[in-house]
Amino acid sequence: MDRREPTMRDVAALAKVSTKTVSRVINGLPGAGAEVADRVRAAARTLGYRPNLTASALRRSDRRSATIGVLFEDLSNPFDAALLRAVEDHARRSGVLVLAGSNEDDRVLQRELLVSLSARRVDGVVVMAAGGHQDALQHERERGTPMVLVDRPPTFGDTDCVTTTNRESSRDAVARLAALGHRDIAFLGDRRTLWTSQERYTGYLEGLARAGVALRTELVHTDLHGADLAETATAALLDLDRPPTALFTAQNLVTVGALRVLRARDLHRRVAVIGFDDFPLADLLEPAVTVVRQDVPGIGRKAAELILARVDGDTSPPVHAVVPAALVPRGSGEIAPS
Amino acid sequence: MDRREPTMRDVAALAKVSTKTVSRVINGLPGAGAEVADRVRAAARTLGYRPNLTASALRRSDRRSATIGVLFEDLSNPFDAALLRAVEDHARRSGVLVLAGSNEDDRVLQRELLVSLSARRVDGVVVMAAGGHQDALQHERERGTPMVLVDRPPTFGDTDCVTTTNRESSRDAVARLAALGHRDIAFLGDRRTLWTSQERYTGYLEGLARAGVALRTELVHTDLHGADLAETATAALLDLDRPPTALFTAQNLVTVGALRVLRARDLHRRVAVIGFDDFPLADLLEPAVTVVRQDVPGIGRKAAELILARVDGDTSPPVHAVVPAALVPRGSGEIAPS
DNA sequence: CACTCCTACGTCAACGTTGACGTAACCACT
DNA sequence: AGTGGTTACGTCAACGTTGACGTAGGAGTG
Repeated sequence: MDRREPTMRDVAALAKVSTKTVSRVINGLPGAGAEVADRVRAAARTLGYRPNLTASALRRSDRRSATIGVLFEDLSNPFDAALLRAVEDHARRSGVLVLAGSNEDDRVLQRELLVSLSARRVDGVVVMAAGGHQDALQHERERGTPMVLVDRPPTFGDTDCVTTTNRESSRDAVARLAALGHRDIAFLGDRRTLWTSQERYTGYLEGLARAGVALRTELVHTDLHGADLAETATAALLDLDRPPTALFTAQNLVTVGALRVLRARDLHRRVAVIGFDDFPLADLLEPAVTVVRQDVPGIGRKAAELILARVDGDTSPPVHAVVPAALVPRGSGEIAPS
Repeated sequence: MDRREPTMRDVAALAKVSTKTVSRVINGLPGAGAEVADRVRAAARTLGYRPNLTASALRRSDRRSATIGVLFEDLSNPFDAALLRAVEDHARRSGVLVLAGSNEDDRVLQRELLVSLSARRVDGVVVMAAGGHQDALQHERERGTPMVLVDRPPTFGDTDCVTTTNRESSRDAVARLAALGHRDIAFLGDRRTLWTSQERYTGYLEGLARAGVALRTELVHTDLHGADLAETATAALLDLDRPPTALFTAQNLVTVGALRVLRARDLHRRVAVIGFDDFPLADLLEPAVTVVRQDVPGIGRKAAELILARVDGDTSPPVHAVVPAALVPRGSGEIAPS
């Protein structure tokens, strides 16, 4: 039942060698004869020996745990989940496992999780920074922990990050709506503390400006955290005397909330919608939803590459990688103003 | 830059006490005077000391790493992601972190990940077993590793598991379709090696039998792994001389594939569909999709409770918890045969 | 044949922490 | 004053592993 795990000492005793020799065989280091090595392997097999990576990491000079931390906002969000999966895939190929946590965009929780990860001596962390001050992140970074930020850049220096073309893609999406003749294009955005929200809003402004469309501030709603708030905001927009003929929804849950209201009012075929972030089934809705799609696997891969390289000792200057997003026209963004 | 992490010894030296006293203060154990404790805490703070949990786990008698492993099929699948999040939430409350991995329903990969987790001395694992033989899982379990299976039960004994009412809910869903007058109800299922698929198929048979509807074997398609295969199967079904008037799609991706084809053929308002597993936006489609919804947070919570209890030494008999699923009528399942 | 070099091992201590146990100082009773 | 108990520390070794270094024996060299 609760017998002790076999250790190197047990293997060594059975194979009648020293623990050091077992260590050599297990790690494939030279200095062990073929016959002895076979004996050691056989002994390890019969005992069901498994090396203890934590003890090993404690003693080794490089002190690697072959574990990285991933700290995202909400692992149940499809975007975060896909990103985690991408990071995990690449890490695994290097024998690195992933300790995952959700910070719920809460800085206190983020700090606690960071401490927990650090106590487990992860080799590095990939973080989707919670909004607001990033002092805990900065502090951790300054302690020397390899770190890569994803989705949002750091507010401090000397740290890699991977983001997408928030501003440019938003600008293009809005310009596209304007090119169809829309002059009343609403912006619905997530919390303003989020860098992505700010960027997408800036892109919206640029898109309007480029098309020579005047900004109507009453068509701008921000701080819509979650689909419910987005619904309220959309309803308010539609109740205006001069309601928008197109919506640019700058986050996936916001898009969903807006669609729900449009549908409830039977306006989903008349009001154009382009959403930032793709979501499953966007293609099955009527009309199918035009979105700006981020290259999530690409972002995850880049983030994994960066963190693994840093853990491996890469000390080149910090990188801000930008993985391009693409507009996916499906119908809702191609509705002309009535 | 890459200065050494401060250790207890450093703190002890600064506070002019022994490391043991530092240990006592850090762990809140009695036997340290108030003044000394303050000195130690101050020293720890100035040095930025962080306890090394892996060294601690190595020495402690209980040898806990306060880390559990989660091994699901695909962390980018919304179902798996939601489950991970639920487990993570509950684990965190006990100070336990989650090492996550995707086994891709591949037994070799599953075994490798299991070894990786075990090498990191996780206290227990929550596993969504890959199809086929579970010998690696069984082996790990027999070594004494606390284990909870989710979604699918073990094929071996003495192991907790958490599943949902696959059979009963499928039976009820099919019976519901039959009650509407459907006599040609198709079954589209995932890989037959999966226990859930088998259970749902059995439920389908029971539902038909209960309603006195004869089984038409040509309406049964299984081994549909992924939306693409589901599309092909759905197309084949609709091409039959006597096509089904209702579909029971036994997995979320299968549901999506079927919907795609129905929509392409403009049959989505005429052919009834009930899907097993809810998915985001099911309510926004036209018609909205009737589904059997699993209580994912409930399953995750139960699994977390079980594994944490086992890790804590609970040796009561193994539990097979069944978290009920609920039918969510939204429209597509309420279409009567034409 | 003495010398060096190499290979295949072994010995020992240390990684950062804590359990077991020791001890000095102090208090409260006889 | 002697006894017993408690409190607040310290000392030492060990958890499982590996780096540094030591050594015995054989092969190769001049």
